[in-house]
Amino acid sequence: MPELPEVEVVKRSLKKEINTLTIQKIIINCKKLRYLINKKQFNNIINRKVVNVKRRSKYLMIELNNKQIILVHLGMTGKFFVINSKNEKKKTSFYYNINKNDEKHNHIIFYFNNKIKLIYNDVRKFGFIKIITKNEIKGNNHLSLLGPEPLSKHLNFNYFKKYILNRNRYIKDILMDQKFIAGLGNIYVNEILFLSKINPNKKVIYLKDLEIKKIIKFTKEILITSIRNGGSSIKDFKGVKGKSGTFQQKFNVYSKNGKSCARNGCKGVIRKINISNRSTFFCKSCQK
DNA sequence: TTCTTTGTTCCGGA
DNA sequence: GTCCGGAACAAAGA
Repeated sequence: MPELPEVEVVKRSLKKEINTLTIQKIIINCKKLRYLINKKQFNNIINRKVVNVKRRSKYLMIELNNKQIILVHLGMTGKFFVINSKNEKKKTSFYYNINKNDEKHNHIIFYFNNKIKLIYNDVRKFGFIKIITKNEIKGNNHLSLLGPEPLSKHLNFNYFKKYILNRNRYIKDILMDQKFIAGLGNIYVNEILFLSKINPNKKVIYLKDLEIKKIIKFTKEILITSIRNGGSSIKDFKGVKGKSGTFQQKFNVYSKNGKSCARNGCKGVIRKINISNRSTFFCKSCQK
């Protein structure tokens, strides 16, 4: 699933492929993704030029030269393909492959100058694409309530400690709360708590200072590592035509229920439980 | 047919 | 008013 690192990789990829290009035509193949599609909005961005591509949390922001922004959330299965001028299909991140059945789920196609095409593909249709203006960012309910970026200096010990003060929530639940930290999803939160040796079912009031520091450290580490892995695998996309990549994300606990714990010297078994209606994987032996 | 997956939103109860 | 936890929702594949 696209979480922060995957979205960051898509951002870098898009920036490389479509920055400075002008939108010439947009084909829309479906009525709705997460929300009903407003075709009028899309007509308004014809002949506009891409001036930057940014990321905030798990949102992509493709900035255009008239202060309009294509705001994208990939949901569960959203992905972008780029068709280059040689008609070669390239993916924009490592977390998915190019498949034969893609055609069926190509929902929106942007045609740029230089014969470049950008395809938005989404099997589950939980993602969305909206056109907003720069002025609307502050009032946008997707963006305005987000907490700090985990890789920024704003995620630090003092912020963490202050936020959890007088709160009575599970650490797993609060880490996934986008108002607390923006961009962490189920997979990475499971991994962060494993690396930090903390039981996801622990209430935040019982966290020791050292444990808070560990969570922050491993959050930043795993995100940076994942971005780097994704970034390096992008090289493999060059010249690839309809061929799937080989990158496989390595998880310690996510979806490993029943498997033995990956930690050196630990003889525990990974268990699956439910916290806040999300599958939660952890080792009872080493996550206290 | 039912279950699973996700981020987000909403609602009841405390 | 605020916080917390649970449920609902979207679509489609197994």
